[in-house]
Amino acid sequence: MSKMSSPSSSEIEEKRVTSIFNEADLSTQQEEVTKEDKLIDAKSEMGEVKEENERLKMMLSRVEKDYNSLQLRFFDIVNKEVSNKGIEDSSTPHDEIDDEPELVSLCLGRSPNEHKKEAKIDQNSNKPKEKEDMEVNLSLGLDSKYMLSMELVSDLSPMNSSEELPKEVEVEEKGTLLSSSTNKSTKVINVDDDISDQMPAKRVRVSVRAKCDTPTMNDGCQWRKYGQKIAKGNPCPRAYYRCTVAPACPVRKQVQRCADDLSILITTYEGTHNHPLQVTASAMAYTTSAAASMMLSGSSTSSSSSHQNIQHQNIHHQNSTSFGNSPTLLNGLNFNNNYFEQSRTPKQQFFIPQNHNNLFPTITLDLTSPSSISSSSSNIASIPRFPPNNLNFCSTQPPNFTPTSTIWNNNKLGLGFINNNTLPIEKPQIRPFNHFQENFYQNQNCVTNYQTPSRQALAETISKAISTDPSLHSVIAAAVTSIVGQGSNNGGNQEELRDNGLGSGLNLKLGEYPQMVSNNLLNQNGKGCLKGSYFKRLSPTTSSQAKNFMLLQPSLPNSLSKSNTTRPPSIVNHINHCDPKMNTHH
DNA sequence: CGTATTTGACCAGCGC
DNA sequence: GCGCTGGTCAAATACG
Repeated sequence: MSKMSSPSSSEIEEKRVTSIFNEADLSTQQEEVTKEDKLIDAKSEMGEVKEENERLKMMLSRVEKDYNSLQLRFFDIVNKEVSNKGIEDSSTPHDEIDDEPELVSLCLGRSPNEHKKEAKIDQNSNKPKEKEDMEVNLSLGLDSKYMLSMELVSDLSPMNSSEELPKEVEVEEKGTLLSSSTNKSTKVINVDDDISDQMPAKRVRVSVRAKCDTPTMNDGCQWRKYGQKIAKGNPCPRAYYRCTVAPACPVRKQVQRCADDLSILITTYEGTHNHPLQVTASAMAYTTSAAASMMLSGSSTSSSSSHQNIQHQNIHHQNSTSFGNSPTLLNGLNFNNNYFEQSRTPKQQFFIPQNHNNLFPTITLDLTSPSSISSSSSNIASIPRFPPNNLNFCSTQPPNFTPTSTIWNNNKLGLGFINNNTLPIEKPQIRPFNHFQENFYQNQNCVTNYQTPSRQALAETISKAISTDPSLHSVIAAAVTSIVGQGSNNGGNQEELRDNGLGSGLNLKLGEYPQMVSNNLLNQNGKGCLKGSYFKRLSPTTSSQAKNFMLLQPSLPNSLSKSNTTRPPSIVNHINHCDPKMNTHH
């Protein structure tokens, strides 16, 4: 009995052990449970984090979109100031437009007189102009079906209301309703009609000064040379080009070396493209338009006064060779800051023509001056360090490159581009990233003797510029936007492009760009970088641009282009200034 | 052979 | 009216 009542120590020990084991089991079970709980918690936490991540992403995209909209509003405000002045000057511009056939005018960029002259000529001819216009309109309309919807602009820019929007809407309608060519919506607002009606004397030229070792700047358009002359005051001949993207495009440009600095190429643009622009051309269009807008905004009533208004400002003598008569603006990329700070900035950098033979007011954007780096608006400063070909920075504007649309749309100048040009004519040219790479290669290849900023520096500069300067020069903004938008569009489809918006450009993916090609194709054959690496991959029209790109060489004095194809352009240009043959013209 | 460039001629605007 | 200048035309030429 005692045995029964008193368990042996071993039993006790056993029980103890079992109890301990049980406890251990319990504890392990509990541990497992807690682990599972933790796992579940962790999973749920991860899920939450993921959700938060998504939310943050959404927020980020929202912020980006807000940024875009703000930017667009900024553009609109600037633009509206300009256009309002234009409207004040004009009496009833739209009435006259309404009198025109409900078609696209072929006379973009020309004066009203020219326009009427043409009309008379057409009346005499058998072919009614209306019919011609209809054809052009049709073609433009077809092009426009690839154009960016302007809704984005109007949505993002509430300030852009009644007076401004109709054009955009009409342009958009043009694309959609074109099939019924008799529809009134086929009447595309003729920007230049507006221009010429309102300010026939205000056809503005924009001259771009840039260090460029190539014969012409690659501005993305296709040009055909139609003349060359020795202009007074500059031994270097001036070459005349006309845009050949569209047969009737009135846009002209003049290209001339600066006599003071032969490495500087002065390109003067005049007229309005009557066709959609390729993405590669939009930035220059935007740049020149902004410059011209600025200039006209400085002139309230008349062309002559436009010069006077600026004339009181601090003027540097500089333009002796800038097409002789051009008012010139040094540190040109600062011009917008000057524009916005005219009243308080002590030192202005506008430049006025020395003589007034020039029929058209001209504004010069100087992309050559490094001094702008130290200027108060130094956010823009890095640009001049770019190879001049970087004027092609537009190369890959996203389809929603709305600033162009907005500003061009309101452009009342005789210079600029029709607003429905934010997408390339040819769909294949919507190549978000690779295209950019190509352009980047091109830019790097074509100009080798320029200090090229590191990618990071480039990214930093651009980001800083955008983020720190609210009054950032619209031109640079557009340019940066175009680059940046492209970067963010890497691999994205069309929908993403639109959804991302402009500001997504801040996701500057410069770091993803492949290493810049160090071997300079130009050095190999003088043409390689263009025809080999870049233009060959573009449309046929663009490849012909490549030829233009190279063939200004004969227009330089002492042209050795044909015998110098193996020589680096930098060398060629600096020894090509004494050919008597080239000076025989005139 | 088609296209682009070259270049002399021509025209228009302006100043004297 | 004349000359100068900027701008354009168009035949000749070059090029691919």
